[in-house]
Amino acid sequence: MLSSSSKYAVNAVLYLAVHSSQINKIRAKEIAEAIKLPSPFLAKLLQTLSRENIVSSSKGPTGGFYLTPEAQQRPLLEVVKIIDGTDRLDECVLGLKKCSSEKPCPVHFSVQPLKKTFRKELEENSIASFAEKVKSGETYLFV
Amino acid sequence: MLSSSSKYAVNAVLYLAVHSSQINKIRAKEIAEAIKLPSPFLAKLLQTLSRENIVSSSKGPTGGFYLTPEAQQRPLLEVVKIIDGTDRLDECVLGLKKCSSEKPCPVHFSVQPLKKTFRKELEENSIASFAEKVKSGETYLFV
DNA sequence: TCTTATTAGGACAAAGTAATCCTAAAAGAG
DNA sequence: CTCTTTTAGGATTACTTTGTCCTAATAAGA
Ligand code: SF4
Ligand code: SF4
Repeated sequence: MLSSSSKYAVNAVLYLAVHSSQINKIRAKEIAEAIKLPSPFLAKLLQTLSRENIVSSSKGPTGGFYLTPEAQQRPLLEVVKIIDGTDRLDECVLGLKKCSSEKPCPVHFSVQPLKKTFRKELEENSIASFAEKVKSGETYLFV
Repeated sequence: MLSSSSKYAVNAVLYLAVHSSQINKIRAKEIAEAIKLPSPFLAKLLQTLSRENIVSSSKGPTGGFYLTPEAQQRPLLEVVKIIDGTDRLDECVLGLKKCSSEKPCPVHFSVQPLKKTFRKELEENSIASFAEKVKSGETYLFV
């Protein structure tokens, strides 16, 4: 459904949404330790997200990554799109080219509604709203 | 969600369920053409399924693959399990190790119910029942 | 029995994904 | 101004998945 890379990216972005601000930047290494993944690899992902302005960054001592309030309002799906591209999200279980509700594949009715709902959730909820639930203790980050 | 390999396998098995019988075996090449994928690759998948007795086979002229009535009663999920293993099915969107409904990740409530439903559908419906819908024209194979 | 068509199996090749490493550029601190 | 810390970016490596190819085994039919 999602690549490992975008799982990492989602985790990292939500970590930033919860813990960072423009005056409290967070280093790639710290995030990597918190969400338990190789820090050079995460650094790459953050660079990619930074290029697309979904995370902001600053170099040098006291530098690091953070999310602007505007970035936090963007849907979480954006993160996935940037890392995985849209192809991965668009292709379906049986990977048929010309399928539709008129010409559904055998598992269409088992799968399509779920897939649609999943996408919608990620599309209609902002990074901030997912982060809010972490802050309130309703959901948890990493382990 | 599913690997390409298991998509192919599901397609091939359903093709066999619809078109084959012990007295009407189907060659790997014919299936590959029908569902449009490289035939040596499909042959490998069919071999794997054959080792696990989900498809039956016979060599030589007039040989080919077919499904026994017993095999058709097995849940479609079996095919996926054989090709992808259980790991892939068990791991979840954010890939957390110790998550649960008590310690859910931020996307748990968007995702877990859908994932469960999908698995259940594949688990509770036999190959035959999916094939039945193809025969009745309710669903379609490939394109 | 001999030939031929087909599956079985293993070795191999290509592509895609995940992860590492090294050097450059920027920015704060002294 | 210089040193240090941190991100940026490219090159490289490793691993996994996908796909190919060649040979052996098997079974039918002439
Ligand atoms: S589940 Fe529906 S949309 Fe997905 S491949 Fe099958 S027919 Fe197409
Ligand atoms: S969605 Fe639920 S089950 Fe899946 S990783 Fe998140 S917490 Fe775990």
